[in-house]
Amino acid sequence: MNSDFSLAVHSLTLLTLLPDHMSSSDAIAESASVHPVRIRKVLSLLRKQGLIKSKEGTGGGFIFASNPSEITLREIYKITSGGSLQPKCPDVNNSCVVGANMKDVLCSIFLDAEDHLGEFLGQYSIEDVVKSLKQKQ
Amino acid sequence: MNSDFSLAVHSLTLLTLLPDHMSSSDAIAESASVHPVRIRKVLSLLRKQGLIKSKEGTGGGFIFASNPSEITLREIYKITSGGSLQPKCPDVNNSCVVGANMKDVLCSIFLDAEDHLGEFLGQYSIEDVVKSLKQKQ
DNA sequence: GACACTGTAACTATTATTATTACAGTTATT
DNA sequence: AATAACTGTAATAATAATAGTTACAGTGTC
Repeated sequence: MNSDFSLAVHSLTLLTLLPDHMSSSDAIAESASVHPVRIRKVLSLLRKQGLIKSKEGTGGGFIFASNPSEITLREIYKITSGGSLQPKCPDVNNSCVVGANMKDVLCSIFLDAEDHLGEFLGQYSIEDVVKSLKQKQ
Repeated sequence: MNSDFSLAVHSLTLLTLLPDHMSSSDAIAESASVHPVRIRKVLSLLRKQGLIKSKEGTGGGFIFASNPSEITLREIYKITSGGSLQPKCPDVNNSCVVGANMKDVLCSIFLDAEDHLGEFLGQYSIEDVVKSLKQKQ
């Protein structure tokens, strides 16, 4: 899986922990050791799905649009990495029974698999992640 | 996920369908539209785990070591793509509470997730894949 | 108006994946 | 024993995916 998922979870976790639940891409980027533009890209996805809001201009940044206890890893996975479980298949080869249909068969199995993964990830909210983090300390 | 998994499933499916359950890397590669060396590499992994056997020299190739109904997608996933669900995390950043522990938290969640995925994939044997393929025709 | 932000596009660098080449080792066939 | 058809594997090249960087327009605050 790519790191968009991790960055999204990281960002939301950080926002949850901050007193005013708000931060800039620069600050988040420093915490996550990545480039600020990458944070803006990832959080832009979350914003488009209504998980967070952003504010431009001085004193601006990113802030929750909903409650950290209501945002689950499932939603974040879907937004940032949906489809990444799907195994890559070589080109369909119509001159071969196996090559012609393998892609379809695997796709349908992994669509199901991704649903199951979604259910599993739905168990964990951002708040749960925050709790786990606090326990680690 | 990388395509090793798909190639492994493809190869085993093809072997199952062939009358003598045997084939060379060249023939499998053509069916899967990839380079023969790649097939040899992937099947080498399966061989090391005892799923198939290989025979060098003229008339050689790959052949099952066990029954297609006993090999599940779970084993194949583990062998070819185990760990690929794990989201990439940026470097641990010890100067930040979140950055310092996020990796651990996500790792443990996704280890569990991969177990669940394994259980799901365990439902499907190569024989099941073959059946699905035949239905598609 | 100066400053501190986000939003995005364009480009570069890095890393991961795949293909290709090369060749040693093995076995069947003649 | 020579040849041909295989696997095994390393080394390298090509391609694709990911991430970093630069640049700048737009927005809100002071």
